[in-house]
This record gives sequence, structure tokens and C-alpha cells, in this order.
Amino acid sequence: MHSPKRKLFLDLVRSIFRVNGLLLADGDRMAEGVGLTSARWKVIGVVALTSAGVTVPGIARALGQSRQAVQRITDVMQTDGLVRYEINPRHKRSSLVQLTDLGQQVYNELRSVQDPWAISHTEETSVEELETALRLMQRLINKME
Amino acid sequence: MHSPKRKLFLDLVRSIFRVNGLLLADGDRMAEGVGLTSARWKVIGVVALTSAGVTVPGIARALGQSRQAVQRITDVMQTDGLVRYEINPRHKRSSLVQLTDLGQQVYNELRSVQDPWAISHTEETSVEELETALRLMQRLINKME
DNA sequence: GGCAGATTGACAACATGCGGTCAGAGTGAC
DNA sequence: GTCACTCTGACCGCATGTTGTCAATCTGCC
Repeated sequence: MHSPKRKLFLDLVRSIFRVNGLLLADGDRMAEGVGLTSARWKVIGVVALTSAGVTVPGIARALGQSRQAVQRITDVMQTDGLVRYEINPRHKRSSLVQLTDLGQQVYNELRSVQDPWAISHTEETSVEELETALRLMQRLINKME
Repeated sequence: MHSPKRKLFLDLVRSIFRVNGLLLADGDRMAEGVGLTSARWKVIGVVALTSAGVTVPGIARALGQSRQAVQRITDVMQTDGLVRYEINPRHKRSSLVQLTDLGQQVYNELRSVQDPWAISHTEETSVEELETALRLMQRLINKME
């Protein structure tokens, strides 16, 4: 059976692999100026949005990654002074990750680069297209996770 | 300025990261039965489509990856008897990668698992949605690469 | 209180991707 | 032919992600 959807979907899968790689490369270039990497601005984005602090496994769940991978990133970011670990009143071993002043400053700088980048990549794309694509992706996520 | 596109796009980016990870996990599960990994069926797919044989850098360009990454995969696949290197009449050092009989057989098995998987993930999605998403992704690829 | 099961941190092994570098091989302009 | 440039294979180091395991901690149920 020659389903046109099958080919379309596999082409889409290949394009996702490709865009993923290009986004990481683009992200690294953008983050370079502020001393970050793609992996770190993924993490810093989650931390910045939660003023109360977040545990490492919490970040991992938000990103859909393993807690071990996130732990390694946050450990390095602590060494670099971007985040600090605070005592978690609700868990003796699992501390809360919070941005330091430096971390907040870096996040602000990141935003000042990231926002124009995001906008420039959507100039030729309508809101409807973006919504359609996003819905499709979220449907896939729900199916697969 | 609070562009709704900005947030939509960043949400889309996050979903791409997530789907990429889930696809690799799904791919590994699927490929497990036939003794492959995600990285290998990406490569085997390119090789299978070119009966004349392809060079390693050619596969890398097709996948948008570094030739070093592909080289390592094909070296392992040669050891496992899935591909063989043939003399390239047009280049003394860069040989052509071709599927062995075993490789062709594994590719067929892969297809028999991959096709139903692809179709099952598009049941609730229209051709138009798939085309819109694919166009959007390809536009991004052109912008970024 | 006590116990089973889930969560977490720490550590390890491993796969996959990137970039850099070097020397050998092709290519094109002159 | 020669020279500059590009492409290629073979290394290397490194970042990021996965999984597995173990012990400590938390949580919910009895």
C-alpha cells in the first residue's frame, strides 16, 4: 500500500531530525555571546520561569529528558555561578535550583538575542501555520510519550 | 513588543526538541527487533535509496550531519555485515557504501515495522496538516543551513 | 508506627553528535 | 605541468544524551 501520508510523515520525521540539529547549532551560536550552550539555555529557560525554584528532576520532566543529563548541566552551571542550590524544605536530598543574579542577567541577555531570532524565523509564516504545526507536534508527543 | 508568533515559535522549538528525543527512543525500540539503532536506520535509509552506492560524505550531506559521525556508523555497520565498501572509480580514497544482502534484508524488515508505525501516527492527521508542517520545517531548514 | 513502592543523587558505561587537525587525493585556472 | 583550493579519511577531544545500579529519602497505605 502506497499511503501518501506515510511518505509525508517520514519526510516530516527527517525534517525534524534536521531542524533539531540546526536549532542546536543556531542556539550554540546565539548562546556563545553570553557564555552559554544550547543545553544550558534549555535549562535556564525552565529555571527562569519558576521563581520558587525547581528540583533537577522537575527540570528534567519539563524538558522530557533524563534527570541525569540535567543534573550534569546544572552542576556545571553552578560551578559557573549561573545557578545556586537552595535547601528544599520538602525534600532533604533534592535541593531547589535557582538563578543567581549573574544567571538572571545572562538570561536577560539571552532573551535579547533569542527574541529577534525567533521573530526573524517567523516572518514568512502565518500564525495559523505555526498553530497547525505546533498542534501536530503536540499530538505526536502525546502519542509517543 | 509581545509578538504572539514569538511565543508560538518558541513553543514549536521546544516541541521539536521533545519530538526529536521521542522519535529516537521510538526508533530504537522499533529497530531493536532487527538489530539496528536510530542512527543506523537513518543511514541505511539513505544507502537503500541509491542503488549505485554513496560515499560517506554523501550520506552526511543527505542527512545534514558531519561526515565523521556517519563514518563511525558505517564502519560499525560494515563490521556487522550490513554494508560493504566498494571501490569508487571516481575517487581513490572515498569508497562507495552499499547494502549487503543481509543489509537489504534488514532494511526490508525495518520497513515492515516502520511503515505501520508511520501510518499509525498519522491517523488523526490530514494530508493538509502534514504538508503545512513539512513546508514550515523545510522553510526553517533553508533559513538556517 | 511500619512497610512497599516511588523518587532522588551519585556514579558508571555507552552511543551519538560536533569541531579541529593532518595528510592524501581530486579539480580547476593559469 | 603547476599551484591553489576543495574534498576525503583517520585521528583526537569534547558536549550531550541515554540507560543501569545503588543507597538514601519521601509518600501513601495499612
